Amino acid sequence: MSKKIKLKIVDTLNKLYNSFEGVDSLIIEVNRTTDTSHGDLYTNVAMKLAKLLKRSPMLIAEEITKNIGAMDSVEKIEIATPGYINFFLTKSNKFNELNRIMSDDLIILKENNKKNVHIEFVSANPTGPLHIGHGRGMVVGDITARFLSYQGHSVNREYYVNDAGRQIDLLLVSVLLSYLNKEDHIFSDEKESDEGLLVTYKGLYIKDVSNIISSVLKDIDSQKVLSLLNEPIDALIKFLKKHKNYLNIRKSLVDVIINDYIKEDLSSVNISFDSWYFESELYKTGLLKQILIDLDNKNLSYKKDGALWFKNTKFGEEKDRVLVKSNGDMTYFATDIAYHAHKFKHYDLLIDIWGADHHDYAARLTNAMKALGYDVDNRLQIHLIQFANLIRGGESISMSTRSGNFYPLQDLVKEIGCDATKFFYLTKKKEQHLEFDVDLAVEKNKNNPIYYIQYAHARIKRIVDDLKQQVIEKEVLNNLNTKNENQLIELINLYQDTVNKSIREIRPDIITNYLYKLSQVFHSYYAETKIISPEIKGEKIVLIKCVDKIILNGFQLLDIEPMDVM
RNA sequence: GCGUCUGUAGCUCAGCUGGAUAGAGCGUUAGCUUCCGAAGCUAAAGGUCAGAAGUUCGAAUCUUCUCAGGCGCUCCA
Repeated sequence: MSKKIKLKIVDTLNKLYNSFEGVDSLIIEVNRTTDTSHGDLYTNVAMKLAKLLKRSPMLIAEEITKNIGAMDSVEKIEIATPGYINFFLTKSNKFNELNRIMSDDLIILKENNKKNVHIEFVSANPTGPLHIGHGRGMVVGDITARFLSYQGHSVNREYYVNDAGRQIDLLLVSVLLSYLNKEDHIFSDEKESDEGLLVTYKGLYIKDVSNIISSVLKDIDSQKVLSLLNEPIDALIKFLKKHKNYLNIRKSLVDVIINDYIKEDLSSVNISFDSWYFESELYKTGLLKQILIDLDNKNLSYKKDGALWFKNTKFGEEKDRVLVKSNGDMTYFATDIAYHAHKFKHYDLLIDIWGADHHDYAARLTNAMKALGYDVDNRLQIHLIQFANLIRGGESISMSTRSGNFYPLQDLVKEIGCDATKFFYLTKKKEQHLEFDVDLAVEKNKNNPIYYIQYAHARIKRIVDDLKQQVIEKEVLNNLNTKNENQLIELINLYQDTVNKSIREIRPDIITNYLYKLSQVFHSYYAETKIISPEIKGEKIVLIKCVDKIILNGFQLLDIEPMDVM
């Protein structure tokens, strides 16, 4: 509708002010009003013209209004100080939208330029169950993938598994200690001091893991292991790495963590991945080596203090960064460069969903990929997700994996349910810090937004079911005229644009907020108006069915299950 | 110190491609059940949009600076 009006305005301006310079390059805006007393749509074009024409905006507005001619669906046009032109749309135009939605005719705008998109998210180290610290990135990553595919892109969700780094060795040591009933052992060089950080993993799941892979662990010489316990931890790791079955042991361990823990956690929130890429592949295929050679060829690395460094300062950054440590180990940076090179080969667009604490690292990686000749400006997006602070009983819940003192994701899901978990993580845009009130999410009252929306659906469902057998009077939508009815109609008319904005900008919070607002007006309407009355008014049924349709559609887009009965 | 995100009602947040009187929910206060689910509804009070300057006919929105908070500035992951 706003497009039609825009065209009309352009015509009118051409007719009236053709001779003035700059008029044809003017950007015509037709937007929704914030107040229904100003009509439905307005344009500020008269105010913009005032300067070019050197005349008062009110006079220009008047002139445009006189010359614009009649339009379908526009009931009247008004002007208002200091120069707004307000368009009032006809009721029937708005009712058309109700009918359109009832006939399942929502249009999700597809992207013309369809891409092969790779999205990497979660990618937590496979060292234990996922916890609430992973929750937000996981849910946001999943919704990002969904929204991109709604846009028409082909999307591959991948979990990058760090199965070759030091953390896995530490996990192996932890599991081995448990196998030997030495789970409380602390190595002499474990840093326990400052922030209570431990090096080995102490969670309760370690015992279970050691049981599951005991047949593999028994191949390790336990006498030798015990004899190394009083040495620094690296002596033991060195010994393990020399074991002839080291790679197989490591693989069994990682497989257990992924299959028995991480995949379970993911399925508890109905999230799944299309592919799993293992860091160890980068070693096996030689990709990692090749990247280091490439960097060297481009003169982007150098040796210092026994380590290999990337010339990050060349890109305006503060300091250079290590690629290969002096002990020969790769840093995450090096493997990530290789991994991204791999992704660039197979996909048009790469998206990484990372915690906001990685923003510095994001710049570093972007620099490196750019230096290697990849078009990072158009093909690499790193979405940084701000932290979520989970609060229960007025206190923050901590989330460290290593100490074992963490709050598993599955506990949260058990506590508040899969849908509430998702919904709460999606209510804020990603750059906003999120206060996640766990107590609120389990409440069964209007304070809890997800509950409130579900409740609206349940109420409508009940009415519709009750009416199944009854004869309903023919719909005359024109009878809808109360304040709440008008508000619902306005909101319904906004839904199509809301959805498209939400999907285009990858902003699920726009939908969650909309649904909440819609439910609010519905509950108000419900309390005020009796839908089922002796002579049943069909138009009211159409109205609430339409509300329900939108709730169900919004839930579907967000992958949330509606509850018919609360 | 540098980088980055944030700052809107007591609390949690919308609004940000500049537009008309800055909006919700919670909390507070006062009301509402012969009737489709009161797990609800209605209403009131509550604001220097962190501060300052600038651009503009017009700024919560754009620019610059200042202040405050989160996060990051490891051969950590």
